[in-house]
Amino acid sequence: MKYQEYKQLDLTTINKDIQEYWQENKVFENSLKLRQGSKEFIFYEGPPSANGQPGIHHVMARAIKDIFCRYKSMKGYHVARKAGWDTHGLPVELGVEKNLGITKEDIGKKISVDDYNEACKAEVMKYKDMWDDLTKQMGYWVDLDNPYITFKNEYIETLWFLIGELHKKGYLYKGYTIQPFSPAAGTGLSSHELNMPGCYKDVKDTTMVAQFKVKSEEHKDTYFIAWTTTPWTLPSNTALAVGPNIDYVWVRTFNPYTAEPITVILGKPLMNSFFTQEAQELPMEYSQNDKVLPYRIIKECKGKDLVGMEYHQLLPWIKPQESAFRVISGDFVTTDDGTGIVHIAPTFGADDDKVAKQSGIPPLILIDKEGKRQPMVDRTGKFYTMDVLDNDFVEKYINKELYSKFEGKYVKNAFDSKLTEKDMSLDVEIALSLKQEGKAFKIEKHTHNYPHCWRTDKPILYYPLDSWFIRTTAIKDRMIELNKTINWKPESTGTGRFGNWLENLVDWNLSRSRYWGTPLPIWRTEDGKEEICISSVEMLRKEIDKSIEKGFMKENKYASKDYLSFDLHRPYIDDVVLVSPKGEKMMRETDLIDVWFDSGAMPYAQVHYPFSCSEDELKKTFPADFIAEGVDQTRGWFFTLHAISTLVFDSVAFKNVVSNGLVLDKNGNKMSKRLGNGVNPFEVIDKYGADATRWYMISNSQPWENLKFDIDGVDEVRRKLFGTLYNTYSFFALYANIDSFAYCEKDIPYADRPEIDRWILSELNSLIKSIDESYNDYEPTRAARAISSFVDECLSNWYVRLCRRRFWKGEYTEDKISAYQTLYTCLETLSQLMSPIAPFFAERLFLDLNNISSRRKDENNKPISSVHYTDFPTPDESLIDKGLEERMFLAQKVSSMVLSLRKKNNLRVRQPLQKILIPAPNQNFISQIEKVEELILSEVNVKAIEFLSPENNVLVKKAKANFKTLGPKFGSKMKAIANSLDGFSQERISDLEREGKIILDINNEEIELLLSDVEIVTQDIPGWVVQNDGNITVALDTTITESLLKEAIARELVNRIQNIRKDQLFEVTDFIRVEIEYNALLEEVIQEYSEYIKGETLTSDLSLRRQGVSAIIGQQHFEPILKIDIIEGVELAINISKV
RNA sequence: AGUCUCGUAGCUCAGUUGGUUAGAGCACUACACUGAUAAUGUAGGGGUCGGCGGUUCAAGUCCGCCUGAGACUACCA
Repeated sequence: MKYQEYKQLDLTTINKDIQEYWQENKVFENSLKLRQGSKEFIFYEGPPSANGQPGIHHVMARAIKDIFCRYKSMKGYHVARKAGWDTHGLPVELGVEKNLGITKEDIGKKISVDDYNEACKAEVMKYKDMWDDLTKQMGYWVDLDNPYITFKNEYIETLWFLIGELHKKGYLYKGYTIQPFSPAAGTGLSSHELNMPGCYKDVKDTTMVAQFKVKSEEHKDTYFIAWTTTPWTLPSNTALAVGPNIDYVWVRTFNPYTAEPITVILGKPLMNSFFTQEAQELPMEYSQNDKVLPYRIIKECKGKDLVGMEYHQLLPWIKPQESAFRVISGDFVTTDDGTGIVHIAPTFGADDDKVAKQSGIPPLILIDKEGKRQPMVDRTGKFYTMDVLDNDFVEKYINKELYSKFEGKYVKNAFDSKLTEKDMSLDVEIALSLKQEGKAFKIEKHTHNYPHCWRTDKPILYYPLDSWFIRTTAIKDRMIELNKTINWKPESTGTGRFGNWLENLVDWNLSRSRYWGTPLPIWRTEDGKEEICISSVEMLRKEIDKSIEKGFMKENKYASKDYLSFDLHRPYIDDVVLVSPKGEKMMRETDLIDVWFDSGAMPYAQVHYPFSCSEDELKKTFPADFIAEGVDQTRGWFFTLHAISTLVFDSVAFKNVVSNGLVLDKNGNKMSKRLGNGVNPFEVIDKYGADATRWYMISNSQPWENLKFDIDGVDEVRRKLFGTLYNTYSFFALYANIDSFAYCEKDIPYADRPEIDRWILSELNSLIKSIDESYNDYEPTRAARAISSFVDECLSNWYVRLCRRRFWKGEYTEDKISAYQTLYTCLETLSQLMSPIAPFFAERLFLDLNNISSRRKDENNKPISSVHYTDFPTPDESLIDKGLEERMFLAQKVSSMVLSLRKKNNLRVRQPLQKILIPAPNQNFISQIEKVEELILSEVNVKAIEFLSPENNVLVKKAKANFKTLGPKFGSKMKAIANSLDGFSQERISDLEREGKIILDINNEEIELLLSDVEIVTQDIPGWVVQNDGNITVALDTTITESLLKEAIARELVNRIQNIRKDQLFEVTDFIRVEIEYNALLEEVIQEYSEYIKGETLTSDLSLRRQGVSAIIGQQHFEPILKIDIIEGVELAINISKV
């Protein structure tokens, strides 16, 4: 059996092969079985919605999840990973509406709710296969066979149980509030939906300052002026608010559009927005085309003086049923913009509603045919038409002539399928009509930030709705307290973003007026005085039986205990009529519950608690040790998990959470369908493999930073890390196969291994330690970077490079076995360390090694068949030798300095040189270097190292201030001291070195410096070429003696022969015959170095010949075939053939 | 609009409690090395550490202000 040798690195093939291997051998399933009965590491999968295609950012989030689950599994935990699907909610419904070409209004009319919900159920799993594919291809291990699915009856039942608990605790209430409402989607939005990224957008709207005429005999043409960005709410105005302590002015001026003389009342600080200082001086004359409005201030007062004043209704379309149109006091009124007077439409603003209620001002309300109170705008975003209103109401309160022009108009063009942005909006229409009537003081376009529906992208309205709320504010303090025990990655998301959110918590609006979702299990009597909350199917069954007894219902569709025999969704559940304790009919509240409740309840619903799972059993899977999702879930899943667990169980739902940042395109722009800059995860994985993709995403920047996804970066990772590691393995495999090394020998005792082996093992164990810590701290980036630099700098570019000849030279000695064992250990350990991040490549590497060596065996004494079954490596502290690591670092540094000197002096490395000089500050330095002397010498091709003691007066030294020790001591004198040291003579430096201290004269003050306050470095060694780096100095002897030249030629010759061997595609084990044209210089070289040359090049027969003559050895005629340059000016002919 | 985070080489990122030549990789150029060869080494160019001011003997690092980006918060009309 031989180690597999590959032609080239092909991560895609590895990806596919390993994926098949895992599937065939049920590796994931077995990895779980292996840990059965061990401590649990509890992980929750945040359910994705499969009605959209997965993107590259999903690879990011899932890689993070996978990394820590695999790691914990290797650390001995049993890590159950149940997949889940989020199936309810608006995205699904909107998708179906689009497919069927219907709107919300058509549901129940053109299509039955039953059929509609069936369509939703089908739609929701539309891309499930694609998701499953991605999951497998990217190597995300999660149990796809038994996922939790939020639309299942069992799942819904747990939700009902939780709602029941909330109901019992009094956390559930019904309230009328002004809420964000999306007419386009036909539903109210929760605050976290409103806070989805990108919801607030800058839009340009027509805004106006309207004039509200004061009701007074005394002030006839006097108006309050108020600014609004939503002129469509003006017909619903019932009050004006002023700041009680703000100064107001009465200004005599003109209406800019009609030139009528008027008096306007506005906040004094806002004068400048409407009037220029100079206009006060102008004569009081104005005609329509004048640019400047003349004015005079005629009166000043405080806001509280205005409170209580009445005004005429601005747009008298509809009369309010109670008295309105008064000035009221509002603390929220500011003078930042507008007029200091705020238009109040209680039906369309939360603040408006609040302040109006406080002051006893009624909202502007219509009565519909069913007798229900409604705002002026219906749920589709248009003014109610009179035909759907109560006849009496229309007769009594509506000015039909005025209103008929506006009834049925949409308040935003976006809601009307027949209009575009270019058409005149209702805002403009109202503004123009007020302008004509002389009731507009200023009309202008204004850009402001306005919220939009996260699904339909259309503007939302603030709208009065009846809704069910969870009183999350009641447990706000507890949620804050519990949050402090959660380990957030990064910390700032927990304390900042999530913490601030909790500080400003409002009650959770649970209601959604849609069809496809979990029904709210509350039944009420018509007057709302009696209600029941159903908290299980069993309870529902019994209540229905009661209802049948009473005669309200005919049959019980929920009688069977088979969960597949009924459906808890609408419309079936709406048919259930229950009976109240007083014997009255109770109908279900038609709302659905927020889908975020679905996912937030997954810790309990995934195990069907408490119906299929006891509280003790629940504790085995709750709370989670670890969850991970995008930072955009802070207000979503992270919040709902936390809220429900606090509300119902007074516990955290998760202990550690990693929230990753956004994945942007390489220019830092958000990926979007519109820009077409999205990255297809399948294409990336197909081209570069999942490992390189995952590694790039994890190592490039911390997961919680935004990632600028650049495909070139993936390729760089492929070359740099995987390419290097693959090369290292290939090198190992090549020679291990030649020597039949299968790790059968006993481990060479550590003490008997050469310095370099002990060094890489020390580095390796240091690495294990730091990687273990990084994974344990949820710092995958740190782990990835450390592995990467070990592979590149330690293993490949130092260990293997220096050890190459140990693998191919000579007999199968202990040294060679030590080399194989050491390199094998490094490779195998690396496969384990990297397996959480690069599971495919790590598996390939591990199997390629272990299948041959059988080093790791299971309890049946068979080779372990997956790296993911192994235990995470534990560092052997006894192998970590910091002194050794330090001196190897010195060796690398010195070598690099010598190579640099060679380069500068044009001395190729093949030219051997006599010696290098290193000034040594102390004995310890000398002994450190001496231990790695051989390595340095062979690396830089020099014969000897000599040390210079500090006393040696050949050295030219330089003194430098040690700012760190001197700074605190001498403070402001630092500069003078540093200057003084800069100019130190060689004698003074020697004095300081000898005495250990020296007195300086700084501005006639004596200052004593210790040796430790000064850094002394060698600057130069006269007569030598010298290189400085920090406190290390190296000098190189550049003389080339005749014997050094001969040796160089021998090496050059070896090099040429090797090149020819390679050109001719000889095997590295082939023996050859070499014939060279006679040359006087070469004759001496060959005499001296014949054995060396033959040994290096596997030459069995080396001969020097004169052309046409059988010269030294052999009888054959010499016909030169190849000509080569040896050194400058020396060309010779050579023949090489296989023996 | 407010709050928070961030701004270091052409690109992606490091940079400890403030301490005096600000680093790495990629990319580019040149030259080497090579029994790992689609690998490797050495050298070079490229930085007013976003800007201004302050604290300090000393600021990429601490503090203010400004500016740009991002996230979050928010129906202030």
